[in-house]
Amino acid sequence: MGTLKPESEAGQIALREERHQYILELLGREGRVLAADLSSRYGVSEDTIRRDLRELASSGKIQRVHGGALPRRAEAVPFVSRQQIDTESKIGIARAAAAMIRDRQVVLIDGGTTNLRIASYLSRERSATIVTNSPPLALALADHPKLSVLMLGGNFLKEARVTTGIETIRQVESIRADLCFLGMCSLHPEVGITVGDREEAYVKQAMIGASTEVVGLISLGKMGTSLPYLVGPASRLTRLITDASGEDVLDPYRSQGIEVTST
Amino acid sequence: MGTLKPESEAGQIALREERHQYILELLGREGRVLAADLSSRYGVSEDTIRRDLRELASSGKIQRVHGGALPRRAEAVPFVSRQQIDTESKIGIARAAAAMIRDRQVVLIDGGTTNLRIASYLSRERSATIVTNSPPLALALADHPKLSVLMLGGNFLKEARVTTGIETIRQVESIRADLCFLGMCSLHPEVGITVGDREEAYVKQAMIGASTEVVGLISLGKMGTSLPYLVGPASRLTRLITDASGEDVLDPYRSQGIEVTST
DNA sequence: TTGGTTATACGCGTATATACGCATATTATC
DNA sequence: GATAATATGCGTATATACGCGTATAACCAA
Repeated sequence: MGTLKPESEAGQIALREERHQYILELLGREGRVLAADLSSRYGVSEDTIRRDLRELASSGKIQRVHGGALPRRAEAVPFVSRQQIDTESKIGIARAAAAMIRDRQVVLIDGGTTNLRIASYLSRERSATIVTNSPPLALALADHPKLSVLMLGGNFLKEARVTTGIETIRQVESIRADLCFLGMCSLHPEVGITVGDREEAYVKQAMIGASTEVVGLISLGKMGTSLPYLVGPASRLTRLITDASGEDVLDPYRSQGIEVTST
Repeated sequence: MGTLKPESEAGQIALREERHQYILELLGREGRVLAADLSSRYGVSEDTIRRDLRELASSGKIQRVHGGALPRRAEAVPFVSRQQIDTESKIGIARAAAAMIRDRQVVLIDGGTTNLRIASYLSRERSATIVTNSPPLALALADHPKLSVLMLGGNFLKEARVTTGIETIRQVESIRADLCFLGMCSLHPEVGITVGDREEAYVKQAMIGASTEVVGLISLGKMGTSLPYLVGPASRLTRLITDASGEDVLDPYRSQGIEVTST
């Protein structure tokens, strides 16, 4: 570090890569970062921040501007862009999921882009009760005439576009669902179901507990990966719908008693 | 920066590029921008805004005109904005409403298209807690970095795109808000606040009870009308924001002790 | 037209932001 | 533990952005 760094507040972030990571994350969340702000936030000199920003800019990850940086593409809308990834395979998965829903069932549907697509493939003739913590899903169901939609309240998690927290969990716990479509961030046969947010993990646990059948919709890319927060073992799922194929990938789940549907 | 940086409210947009983006975005939404308006909105001098506009104009992105700017192609916007009836007046109302929100406040925002627009005019610098029963509003707030959003759960009413019912009411009752923007379906000085759905009426009653200040946003067309279900007398409102003008229309409300803001 | 109001342009001073070179601290490597 | 490779902070020079004062130009109503 510098010639002398007498003290540095609390938030000292010593490693360059770590700072880069945080900067990108913050940028994604706030839509802009200020050099001076980052400096005081991470307890390093503005000079260092500027070097960081220069590096991130030259590798094309951010757009450098006077005073700070902006996302490379105007309005890096994390959700919209994510929505368009994987569309091909997600359609098949969502369609298979929608076909599972029967009349009069109470169905818990978690957030996530794949689950959101279920709405598009749900028959307009189907009459069921859909319970969800995803405002986008509720909206997508708004023109399904025969569905009853229960929106779960709670803290709105902006990145994932779902509600979380104690209110959400309480409401879930007061429900007995026939079917639950769990949003899958990542799934690993041994590690289990994991997500990137603690609050989300709790909500998912509650959903699993509230439903007779628990279905995971997951595309190949997310299988075999893991994230910081554990929801539970893979065996909490009763069924898996995926575009993955091949015995080597799917057997570890089948051997845990999970029904696997490959689209 | 300038010789002296007096202060700048909250809405300060520090980065030049960022302002450029916002200006373009706003231009796309409203079909025109005014220099003076941009100045107060972004908390920078008109001079700076003019420089911005000059730059955008010289790079061909906008058409500079006296007092502000227009989209480069005359037909670029009209259809989109004309599609939304009485957008013009709603913009003024929503903007006035957004300006009422202060840092750290807890603000209840009801559903409705006018209320939804508040999101667009809320400064990205504002840090407040927004409580709403409107999934579209929650989504619209998703990229306001400093806001905390609490989504009220409940039965999702498809036509109005809001949640209702006992769950919603219970959650509202557990909250003490500084400010409440009540969605106005119709308002009559003697009949009072009325809506077309029974459940909605109950939710609005709860919202009124949970908030210190109750603000109604209403366009001229809805004033003096009434609907089947009564929420309460007009005097439950502490303030009215409207595009209506004329003493004959507004005085009946003023005489009930309601502050009236005419945009 | 004319006169007033408002918007704009220009130059300047100043506050910031940035780049660069160098000394020092930290980390990695042997 | 010594040495090399980075990373960081600071001083300094320079560039940029901004706000203000003032002069000019465009608009608007009699």
